[in-house]
Amino acid sequence: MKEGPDISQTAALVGDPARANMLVALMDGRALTASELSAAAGITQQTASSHLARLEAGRFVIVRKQGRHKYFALTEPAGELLEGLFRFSAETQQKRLLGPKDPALRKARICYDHMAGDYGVQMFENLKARRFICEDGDAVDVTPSGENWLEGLGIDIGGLRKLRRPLCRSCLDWSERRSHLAGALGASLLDLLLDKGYARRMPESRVIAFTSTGERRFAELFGV
Amino acid sequence: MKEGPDISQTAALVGDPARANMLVALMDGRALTASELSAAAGITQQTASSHLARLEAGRFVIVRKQGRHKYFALTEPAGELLEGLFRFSAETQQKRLLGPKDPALRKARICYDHMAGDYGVQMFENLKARRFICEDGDAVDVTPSGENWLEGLGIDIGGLRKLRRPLCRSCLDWSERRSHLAGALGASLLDLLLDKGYARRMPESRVIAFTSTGERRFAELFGV
DNA sequence: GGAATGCTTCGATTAATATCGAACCATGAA
DNA sequence: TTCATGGTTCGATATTAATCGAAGCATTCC
Repeated sequence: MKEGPDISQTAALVGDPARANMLVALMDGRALTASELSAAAGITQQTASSHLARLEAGRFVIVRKQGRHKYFALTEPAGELLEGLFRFSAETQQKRLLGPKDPALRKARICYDHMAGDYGVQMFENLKARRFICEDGDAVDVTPSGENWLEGLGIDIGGLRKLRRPLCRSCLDWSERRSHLAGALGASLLDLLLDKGYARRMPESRVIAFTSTGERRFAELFGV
Repeated sequence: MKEGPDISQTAALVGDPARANMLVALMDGRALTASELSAAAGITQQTASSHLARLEAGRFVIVRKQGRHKYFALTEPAGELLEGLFRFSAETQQKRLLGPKDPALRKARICYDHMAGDYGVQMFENLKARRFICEDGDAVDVTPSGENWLEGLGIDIGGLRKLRRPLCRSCLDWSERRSHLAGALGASLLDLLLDKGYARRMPESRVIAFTSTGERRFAELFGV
């Protein structure tokens, strides 16, 4: 019914987390390739391709072809719009943009649907050290022994493998500057911690607060 | 995944057409009830209720309860954000809006319940030039002589003033980049044109099509 | 000429959510 | 009281669109 430009269409483009992640990745002004952007968003190339086509159609990005690469860069108006979105979101979600100053946030916090912060990194490195997961370049996978161990915790690796979503993914932790575990397994591990009552989400925040027994159990499971 | 405020969540709130329509309806600064907003968005009350709860949680609107009504108003940051979205969308969708694709739409179209486009702007400016309405900042009102003239057309200004809805409101026309007349009077004038058979709505479109006699009458009434 | 890399298209599946009907609650009016 | 109105909650449905696997194009490297 309304007149004027269709703002809902515009907003919907940013409203998808995958696209938003790609846009944020472009916010430093550099031009990135489609592959780099798909990695930044944690999606496959073919999914990213379709997203990027829509972002281009919506004039969020401009494309430059160079050899067999395609470089995407934010347009000027898109940058301004994203700034505005950050400003609004920072106000309404009262989160600081320049990194978690709150020690609780640095310790353990939600990153989309898995755990980030010190504990997230610790868990990831512990799993790697015990060879329950192995990292090969960008790819991360669960080893047979890891599958055993995780199923002992009640995580159905076979079931998770059937999902469209990648089982394992490494995610650069903003506060720790090291990677933590994302993907279906990352989400499942967080669910496990919450389900068992070892930790709980604090309302109106991304902080994950551990109980005292939760701290102990976490140290037993993933401690150095 | 990156840290900082979650802009995709924010954008997703505006990304739904129903919610966007409600937000746009609130952009003139008035507070509207849930029912009015559901009508503006063309959805049922129960659907609107759930949308409005989410908009409130996202700090897009603030609520004031008054009797059995609930009045919703845009927050200041939300207004700024929507402005930015309009600006971006106007720039990027300019081709579609200003292109010769659909001249009929640019000539005269429905804007919720009143007329926008070239004819809408023309009517508004004609009424102002003849001092039938006067504009004082944001406020628009009918003058005594305007009241006389409009009642001669069969529009009951006294009755319209009793409505809770503002009698006159100016609405920025996105194709003309000038204002046209909204509010109860704007709606009544459109009704008049349709009732008299001067024009009719085209199905499945916002286009208002004038008959040949309607064109003539419109020029007599509001021509330069 | 292959072979490898970067990206796209197509089809199918799945997860998310917008939507409405019906019932319900709260307030104000008769 | 009873009725009417405005708003919410719940459950079920349906549509959207995000996603991936597989296959295909295009370019560059060997």
